[in-house]
Order: sequence, then structure tokens, then C-alpha cells
Amino acid sequence: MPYPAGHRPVVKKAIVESARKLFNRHGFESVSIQQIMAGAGLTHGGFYSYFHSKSDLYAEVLNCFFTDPNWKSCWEGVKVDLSSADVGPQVVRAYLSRQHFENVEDSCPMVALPTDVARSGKSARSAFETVFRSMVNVLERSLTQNGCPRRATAQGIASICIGGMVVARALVDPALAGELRDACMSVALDLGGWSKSAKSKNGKSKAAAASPR
Amino acid sequence: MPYPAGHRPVVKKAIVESARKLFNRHGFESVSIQQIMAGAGLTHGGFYSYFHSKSDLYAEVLNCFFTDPNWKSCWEGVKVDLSSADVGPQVVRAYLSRQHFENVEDSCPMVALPTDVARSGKSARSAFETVFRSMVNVLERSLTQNGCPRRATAQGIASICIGGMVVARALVDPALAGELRDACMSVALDLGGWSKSAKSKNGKSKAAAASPR
DNA sequence: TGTACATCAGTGAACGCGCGTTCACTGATGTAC
DNA sequence: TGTACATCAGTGAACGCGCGTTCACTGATGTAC
Repeated sequence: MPYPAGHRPVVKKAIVESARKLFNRHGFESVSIQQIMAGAGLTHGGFYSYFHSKSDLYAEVLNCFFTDPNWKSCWEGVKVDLSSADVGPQVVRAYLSRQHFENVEDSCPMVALPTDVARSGKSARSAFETVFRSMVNVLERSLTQNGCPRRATAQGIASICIGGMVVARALVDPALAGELRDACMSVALDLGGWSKSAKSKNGKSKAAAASPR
Repeated sequence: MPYPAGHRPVVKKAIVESARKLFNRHGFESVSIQQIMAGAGLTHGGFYSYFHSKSDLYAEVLNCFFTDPNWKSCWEGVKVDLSSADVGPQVVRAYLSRQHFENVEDSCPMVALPTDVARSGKSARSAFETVFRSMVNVLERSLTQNGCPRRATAQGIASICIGGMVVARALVDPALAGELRDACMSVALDLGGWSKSAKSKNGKSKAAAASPR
């Protein structure tokens, strides 16, 4: 063997990483196996000793994303502490950050690939669903308890974050994209009861800031 | 000529319509010119007498969407009266309706194609931006006046609608997709001050319903 | 009205190309003796 | 330690295929006389 016994998993991970970045940037259809393998420093022929098909790799890319407990690659460089009580606003701020907006390659797959996934098979959509459920759970746990439907609010906040980023990436005008990210961030923080005015004014004005009348 | 003089525009429109439906369903890359032309009842060879390239057609499909002042094809069958004062909640309800969720072919392109557009050239993204600005404007005009940043709220509502639908389409579990649409609808209506509790209780509880504490 | 011609929308064969996938082979490594 | 062999990760040529695009041609229509 050209490499130590434990080497294949390392190579496999390199292929998945290469694929993740290329898929994030160009989508599923526009990326060839040759490009993916080249990104991992290999030739295309060896691909099928690691994966059954291109679709298989796609599902694995999405699943790997979920496997990472800290969603590290979701917003590379932006620290999110899952054990913190402040995790909700942290997630919102990181998700809608300029960093996450610009870093397409390391972006959350829910932002980069949602419509590709919607057109894909069960395994890809199942992986996507798991990622989404995780995000909603994290947000929900961070909402303070009361009688309101916290789960629905958490789903709404997640949708603003994902939708805002997806739309921002599709616009031409960078200024509008920035404005949209800011708007979504303030609305989302407000919905969660995490906005600055909420903290300073205690429980009443935070809702008023998001609801215009 | 095999057809009356004014026939070419009709045929061109048929090609655009065929392309719109196929792009909505399968994305830009996965649809061939042969399929598009077949959908319009023609063979592939004639395509280039109507369009310069496949990308050209793509931009035109998106532009046509904007051209339609009533966004008819956005939610085929769901009536939205743009002159009504209630247009905001009408748009939200139509956008997140089960009908719009299921009707992929006639779906709003911001739901079906946002990531395809994000990877495309300037013309496609410019068309997308115009559609988005229109949606935000319609929502903004429907928000009642007060000192709050109505534009930011309108952008947030639009992002919930688009994001909620994009995510719902990518999930495997239909029940979760339905729950998500409902959650986004209630959060969005609440943000706009259009929820039922807002109407009945007058100005205070509508905010509380969306903000969990 | 009838004939000859010009127009041009649409056809379908052909082009080069890159794709996903297969597979016989290479050659570096580990193992047996 | 040295030799012969087995293993197998990775290579690269080859496969059939469908793509976007081009273009010589067809044949139905409109026009001129």
C-alpha cells in the first residue's frame, strides 16, 4: 500500500471536502467528478472505489455537514458556542454575517444548495431536513419560556436567516444585499426577544421594534 | 410564411413558457434546449432564430416574470388584488399557500431558482432583484404608518415567505413542510400587524404573539 | 385567375465537447520465508 | 538481511451518451405580373 492503513478515510474526507466547496460554489450539476478529484489531488478514475455514484457523494456531503456537531464550516471563523445561553442570537448574527455571505465555499448548505436539494432524491432531502431541524432546535431552546408557540417562532427565525441569505446572494446590488442582511438580522433578533432594545427596555419594546404598529 | 405575420412573438412566448416551467422544475443546467423546444411543439434547431443562447433565454424567462404586473403565474389560481388595502396579508397567504407549494412549475422563480440565479450572470440577477424589490414594495405599502422602519420589516417578511417556501420544498417530511409554512405564515402576518389576534385585540397582542416573551 | 419567384420559419443531420462510468493495468508497499 | 510474491490504491484510456450550437436544406406562404 502506498499509504498507512488508516489512510483511505483521510483521502475520502479530502474528496468530500473538495466536493462540498465545489458544490457550494457551482451547484450539483455543474461540477464534474474530474474537478472534485482534482481538488483532492487525485485523478477521476479512482472515484468509484470511494463512492457508488455522484449522487451518493452528494448525499454524503450533506450528511457530513450534519455530522459536524458545531457546524464549524457553516460560518468559518465566526465563533458560536452551543453551550452558551446566548446561542440563539449568536446563531442569527453568525448566519447573517458578512463573513457567511461572502464565504460561499464554506457556506451552510441550506443557503448554497436548497433548490438543488429540493430537486434531489430522498437521501439528500433527508440530510437537509436533519440540518434544518437542528437549527430550529438550537433556536427554540434559546427562546425564553412562556406560553407562546416557541417552535413556530424558531421556525420563522430560521426561515428569515436562510431566506435572507439566499436572496441576498441572488441580488446584483451589494448595498441592497447588505441592507437585506441587516434588516433580517434585526427582525430575527427581535422575534427571538434578543434585540438590544429588548434587553434595555425589558420585554415590551423589543416586540414593538419588529412590529410596525 | 407558414403563419400570419404576427405569429413569431406567439411562438417565442410559447418557448419562454415552456422554459419557465422546465427551469422551475429541474433548474437551469438540467434542462436541454431540445426539451424546451419540444415543450413548445418545435424541434431544437429553430431555437437560435429566437435566442442567442441558453443563458439569454434564462434571463428572458426571469424578465418575463417581472413584466407580468400581477405576478399571475406566481401563484396560479390564488387571487391577489394589488389595488386592495389588504394586499400585504394577501401576498403572504398566497405565497405560503399549499397551492404555491405544490405547483412547482408555475412557482415564483424566487422560490424555484434563487441559487441558480446566484450562480448566474448579471442579467439574471438583475431580473431577480427587480422581482424582489417589487415584492418588498408591495408589502411595505401595505404596512400601516408609524415611526418604525417599515422597509426593514417588509424585507424581513419577504425573506420569511421566500425562505419558508424554499426550505419547505427541500424537506422530506410533508407534515414538517406544512408546519413550517403555517409557522412562517403566522409569524409573517404578525410582523405586518395583519394577524387575527392583532385585529381583534387592537395593536398590542399581535406583537406578543410573534415575540415569545 | 394563374404562374413564377422570393421569403423565411422550421427541420434535422452534423460538429466538437465534456460528462459519468468502467476497467485493465501500474507500481509502491507489506508480508512470508 | 534478502528475495519473491500478494495486495490494492490510484491511473488513464476508453465506452456510450447527450449536450449546445451550426447550417444547408425544405416547403408552405405571400407577392409580382
